[in-house]
Amino acid sequence: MVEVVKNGHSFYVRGMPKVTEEHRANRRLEIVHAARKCVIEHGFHKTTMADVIRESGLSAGAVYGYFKSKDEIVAAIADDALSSIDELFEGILATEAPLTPAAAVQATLEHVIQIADLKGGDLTRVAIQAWAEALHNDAIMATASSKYRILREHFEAVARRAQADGTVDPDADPQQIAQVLFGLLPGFVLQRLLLGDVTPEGYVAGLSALLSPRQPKPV
Amino acid sequence: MVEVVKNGHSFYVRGMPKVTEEHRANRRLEIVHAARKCVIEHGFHKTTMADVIRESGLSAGAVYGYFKSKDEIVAAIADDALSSIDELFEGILATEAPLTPAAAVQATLEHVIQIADLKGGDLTRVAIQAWAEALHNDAIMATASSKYRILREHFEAVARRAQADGTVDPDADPQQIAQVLFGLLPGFVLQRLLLGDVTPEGYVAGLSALLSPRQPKPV
Amino acid sequence: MVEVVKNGHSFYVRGMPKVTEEHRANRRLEIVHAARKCVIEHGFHKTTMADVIRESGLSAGAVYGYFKSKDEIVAAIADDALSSIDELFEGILATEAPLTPAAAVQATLEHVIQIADLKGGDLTRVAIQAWAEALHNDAIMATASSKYRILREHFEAVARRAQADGTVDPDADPQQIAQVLFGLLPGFVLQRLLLGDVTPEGYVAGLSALLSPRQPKPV
Amino acid sequence: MVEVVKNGHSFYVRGMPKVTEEHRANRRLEIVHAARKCVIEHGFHKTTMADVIRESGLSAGAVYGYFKSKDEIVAAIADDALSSIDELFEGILATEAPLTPAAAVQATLEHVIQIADLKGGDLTRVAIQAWAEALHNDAIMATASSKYRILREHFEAVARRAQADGTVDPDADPQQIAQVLFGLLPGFVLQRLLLGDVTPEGYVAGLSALLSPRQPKPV
DNA sequence: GATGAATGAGAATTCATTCAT
DNA sequence: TATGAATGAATTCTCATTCAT
Repeated sequence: MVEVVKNGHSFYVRGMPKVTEEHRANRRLEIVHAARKCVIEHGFHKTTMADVIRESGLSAGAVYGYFKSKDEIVAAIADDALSSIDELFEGILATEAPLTPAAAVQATLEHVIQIADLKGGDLTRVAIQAWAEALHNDAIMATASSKYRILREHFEAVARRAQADGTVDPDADPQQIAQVLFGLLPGFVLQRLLLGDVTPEGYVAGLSALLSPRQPKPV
Repeated sequence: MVEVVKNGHSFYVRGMPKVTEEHRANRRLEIVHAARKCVIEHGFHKTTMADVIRESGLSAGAVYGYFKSKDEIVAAIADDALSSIDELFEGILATEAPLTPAAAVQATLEHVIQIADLKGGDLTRVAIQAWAEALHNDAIMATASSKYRILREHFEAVARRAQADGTVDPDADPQQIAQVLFGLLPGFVLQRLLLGDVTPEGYVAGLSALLSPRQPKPV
Repeated sequence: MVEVVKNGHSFYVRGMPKVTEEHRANRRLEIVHAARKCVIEHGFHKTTMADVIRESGLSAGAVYGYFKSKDEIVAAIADDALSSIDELFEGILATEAPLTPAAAVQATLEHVIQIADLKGGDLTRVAIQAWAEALHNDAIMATASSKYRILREHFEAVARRAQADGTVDPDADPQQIAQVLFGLLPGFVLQRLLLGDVTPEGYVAGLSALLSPRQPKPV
Repeated sequence: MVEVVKNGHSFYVRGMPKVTEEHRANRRLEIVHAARKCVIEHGFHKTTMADVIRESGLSAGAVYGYFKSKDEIVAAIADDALSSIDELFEGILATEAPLTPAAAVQATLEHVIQIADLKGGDLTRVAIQAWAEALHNDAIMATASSKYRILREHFEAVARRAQADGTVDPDADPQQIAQVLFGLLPGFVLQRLLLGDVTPEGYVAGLSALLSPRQPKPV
């Protein structure tokens, strides 16, 4: 194994041993992260392969060794970003503790904020790009709808619990409730990026105000 | 009618500017509509000027006589799409009748559906593109934030009415409530386009189920 | 004079009288002057017909009513500029007074300076453009070579007089002398525009120093 | 400099830039030469990038890999042409032998002729284009004025020598003399290309006739 | 003649991708 | 495998010129 310094990068060139699947996966991830950084800065379309290649520190050929096309990289970035919301979420809603709808939304928003503060760049920016892209890119559409469907199902579980608790009308359709709870999230992300004045706390406060039981004043 | 002397010629200029300006405005609109159709089909970036030119039925030079650049057309489309939501909305919330939050959301969603069924193409698709575009395009960001801020202010008025009615906690921050009410809309639009299974009625039903006062069952 | 309304514009059209040749010539000149101004500022190729049209205050159609093409305007500008040097010159060298070579050069340079200070713009800038253009434009080449040949012939006359005077070797070829005298002019124009530090006086002083008889110092 | 064997290939990692830089420089020169050929034939503005690309035998992308824009190529051609006059000149005037003004002009003209006969195409045609271009192109103006100033300074040295020799009035301003000597060159180039009837020999003969000391005939 | 909107061929430039080394 | 120079189709935009009114 020889260290080679070239163009300011240092490579360990192995004597062609097992270039394992793991190695490939790591390289792919490096490329996706480099590309993601570009996408967060410039968007999917204004990010050129030259940008990705420069940012990744690899050569054009190398990048194309890991991904067949720019589209494949774009899909990987979108996958990654859409999954991140989902993954982080998994833990929360899996708790056995009773979770009110407001608490579920709050927990999710807190995770959104974490995702947004990631040192690799704000993933919510990628998510918005992915929404737009999904409209004209079948692969991303498939990923997005599948991920979001799963996420929404978690909210459906929350709704059912609330109905079981009696805090929500048991005759209501839990799926419709899930649509609303899930539906609050894109609006949060969007307001955060376009208007810049929302916080999870404020949003949840507003939601709680709306949800808290209150009799209309008697006439 | 004004006499104008120009290059030694004397003209009686009648309403010329009027006619011409109107003509120009119409042509611009034609071009925007043609371009919008392309954008709905292919997205902002995959829509080429050649597409727009073909679709508009004009020549390249003619199109560029009305818009300095593709960017200007893109901005016009985004403006148009973002304004449409706003405009249609104006009427609804301006009614003097007391408007509950759920009713306000319902009315807005019904308008969203109208916009989506426009024969010129589904404007909500353009809106999603505009969200993504706003992140890297200052002009669109400016339009989007201004339009959405105005829209959200309407919801703030609704929140205040509800607080006055006593149907919402008067101590809550109406702006936070507005964030939530406004925040429901992107989620509806997105679920409609990505998951395809939401309707204004269902969404409002879910929302009403959440909002309807209900005591937790006594232990 | 009759009022005519056409395309929503109302014109006072003079009874369509003799749009004389003189009128045409004046209009052509106006256009050439407008175009010349553009050319002085931007060069032949970066001057667009739109520039010329704007500067002339006429319409596209009108300009094309007087000139068949941009090339024709370019040729007219070049003609005009190349002739100006010639015309102004005519007077000087036509004097009967004996004119030494240095005096002839001086007189010419003074005219060059006048041409350069013309309020319509520095014609020497046009001349340089015309030199370059002549290399690829037969019409301009023809004009330039004819004008310059005539101008050089004037210098040949000067040379002959000097030979007759005995101030120049009578065995020399007067045409070669004319080449040199004429040849001093482009160098003046060029240094003036590129280096900006020549004056007719200085140039003539340098020339006189070279021409003044002087014995090499005896060994 | 370290030899590295990697995957059966052997790299000299340090000196790499050297090789590459040289290659780059050669390619740039190839492109400039190809472009120059086009420019000599059609002029700067009528030479299209398509022409340059075809003539260079490279692809569009390759050419743009070496030059950022057409302007950069144009500047390189102008640089090259303006420098060539200068460079060739360097040798001549650097000789220690006493050089009379006429001899200096002669030597220069002979070099001009060499430049004009270059198999790559007549560089004097490029020079004339560059004069015109300099008027509206700052980069070329900068190159032209710097190169020509240096060239003229060589003539100033010649003038000083002549003054020291006593063949030229020692009270004259050597810079003015240099203006005249330098100023003879553009006129030669121009007459050669526009009138086609000058030769270095004839031109120098004319000059010598003017310079040769001769008493006006006594009255 | 006059107008100026419209034309459309053509220009410069970019960028995803390939392939010889 | 890795490299990065090379490819060339595609894209945006310009501008001389025309022609219906």
